[in-house]
Amino acid sequence: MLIPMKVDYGVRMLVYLARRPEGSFASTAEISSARHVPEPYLLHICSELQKAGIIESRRGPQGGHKLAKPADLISVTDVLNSLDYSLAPLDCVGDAEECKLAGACAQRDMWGDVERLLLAHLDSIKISDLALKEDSAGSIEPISVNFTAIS
Amino acid sequence: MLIPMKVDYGVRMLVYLARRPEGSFASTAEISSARHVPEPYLLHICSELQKAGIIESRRGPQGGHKLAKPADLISVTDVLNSLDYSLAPLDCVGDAEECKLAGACAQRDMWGDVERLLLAHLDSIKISDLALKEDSAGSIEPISVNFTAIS
DNA sequence: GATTTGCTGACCATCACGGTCAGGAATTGC
DNA sequence: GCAATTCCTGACCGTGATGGTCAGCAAATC
Repeated sequence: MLIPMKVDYGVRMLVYLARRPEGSFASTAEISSARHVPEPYLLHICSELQKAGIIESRRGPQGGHKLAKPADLISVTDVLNSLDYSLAPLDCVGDAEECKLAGACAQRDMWGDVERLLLAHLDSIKISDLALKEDSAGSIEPISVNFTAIS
Repeated sequence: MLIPMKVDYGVRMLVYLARRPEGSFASTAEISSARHVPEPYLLHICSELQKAGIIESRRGPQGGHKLAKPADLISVTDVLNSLDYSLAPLDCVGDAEECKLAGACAQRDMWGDVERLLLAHLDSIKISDLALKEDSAGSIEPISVNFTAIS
């Protein structure tokens, strides 16, 4: 698996937040049931996204989470960086010491390029793009659907 | 880690074969010590690459492995496909049934695009390119170096 | 002060990955 | 035919990341 679930979950949540009335807080319970993310796990994700300054959280009644900045300023790469610390395709790409072949290895650059390519591409995709896509896809409104049959 | 070691090892080996006198067979022992790939592991990799028609193997004395086709006809994607079966970034990308959100999920396409982008990029890189790069990099000849200090 | 909600850290099971090993099957040379 | 060499195959294994849970605490609201 190339992309950790955590990242997918994170994106899912952010898209959900982006489509909600601006400024309103959504509880983890709500997000979790709407986007099929296990709630206790979502909690951790929220915590990390909040530390990264991507979402803003508030405790207590009527608390929850909301985007900390406009959805078009949050890229998928941002999410990736906040949730997945080791994108480096191979150990030796991140850590030069790790490379036994020193200069004699042709593919180090290649894997590095791959990484950059990926990040650049994902950086061009903003949460707002995804939210818009879901809106216009005439997508089913996932809220208030009966979930008991699932999972 | 984005790219499994297995794939890196595979590429390493193929580049090594590409730089050897054409048509000659190299034993796993030789490749393994030259490119720092654990020999028993390399054995498996060879087996898979051979099944995929990328290398040709022969048993017995003077046996070993060689490229089954010109190095400029072998792309990194070929190696990837032969060695790594699950490149799909997420389960739901490969297996539609897996996706609980059905049409309501904006990022399925995105992850699919990522996959295609990656494969397309790696498909443009041929083993011959890497071999050439190593040649011209004035790279240290890794053969006959004292390896006892390593590992 | 009770309720709601998020925060944190500990914990856990599973699985892919990187790696090893041993026995068998070809091939070659004598 | 025999021995040596080398690949082939399948079984096995330890470790670590991943996906996920849980419980107890902290804040905010009413």
